[in-house]
Amino acid sequence: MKISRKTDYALRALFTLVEHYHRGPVSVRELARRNDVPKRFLEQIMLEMKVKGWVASVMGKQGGYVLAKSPESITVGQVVRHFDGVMSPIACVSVHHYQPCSQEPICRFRRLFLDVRNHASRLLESATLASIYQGKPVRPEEVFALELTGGAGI
Amino acid sequence: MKISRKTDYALRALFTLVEHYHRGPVSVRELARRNDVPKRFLEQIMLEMKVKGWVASVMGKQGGYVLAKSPESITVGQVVRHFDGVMSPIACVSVHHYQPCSQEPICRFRRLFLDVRNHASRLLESATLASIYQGKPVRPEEVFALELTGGAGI
DNA sequence: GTAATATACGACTAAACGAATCGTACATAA
DNA sequence: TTATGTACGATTCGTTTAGTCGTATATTAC
Repeated sequence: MKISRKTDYALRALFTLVEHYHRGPVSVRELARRNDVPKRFLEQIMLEMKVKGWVASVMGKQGGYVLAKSPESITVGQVVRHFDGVMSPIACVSVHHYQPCSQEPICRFRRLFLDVRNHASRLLESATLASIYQGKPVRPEEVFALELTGGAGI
Repeated sequence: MKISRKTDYALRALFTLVEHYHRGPVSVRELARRNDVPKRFLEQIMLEMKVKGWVASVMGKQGGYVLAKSPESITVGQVVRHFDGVMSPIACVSVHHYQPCSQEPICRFRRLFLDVRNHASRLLESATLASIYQGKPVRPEEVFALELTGGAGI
């Protein structure tokens, strides 16, 4: 159920670019420093995002990366799906990576994972860089709130 | 965001045991055959579930496994958490596997993944073997419903 | 008693994946 | 012309996943 570090790093860099939107390019060196990401690794990631059309590069000295689309038009879901591929907890409920399973006709728990996927999908696809950028940071207590209200946490 | 095959296989076996609840032990051979799972692999899994107290074994000829608790008292969340460990999409929003991250004070997207975790957690923890056993299988169209309603699927 | 059928338990392995790292070529502004 | 950038492919390395295998032990039917 985890997202990869690539997704994490990509999102960190994207939000820095949102911060600098329309204020010139930011170098990978700077993106890496500010977000605590290995520089050479981030190079790869930025390149992938360029191919995706989310960012554009400015070459040469004083160069770097800029956001190529408005923060309203890039969703977190798109980023997660690109770097992590499957977002479904199980392949038999995936739209883009569907794989048939011999147990489908009798499977008891498929619906549950379908619900989990639908919820996650809706949340991530409706979150744009712009909408998330506006939000407030999470307070430490919030992470443990579920446990306090009777849930088992996770 | 995927669950492991171990979790998948464990759940398949558990639901077969629900079906045979109070009707004698089912051998690993039979559990493997009916659920299309490698037999030697399932042996390991059943052993783990025995340690967890979810199933009990009956040794010798005519032996096998039985459910050790009522289907109402075992949740899918417990099974997922045991075999997959982390259910949080990112470790900084995990209760049981929390790991601090240098970006927490400024992180923009942490809340989003916290929401995803909370939703998944609530769904999985409130699903018991009994409640899921009662449900109907998923119709094929349902898997693609999100796409049709404008979501990107996943 | 013994053969057949079970679970119990530890060790081992092959392939895939994640998370980088490295070398080097090319671009451009100061 | 040099310092500072991106571009791109190849390689490495540790971990995890998804098993397999050997062997010991327990129980029952005959």
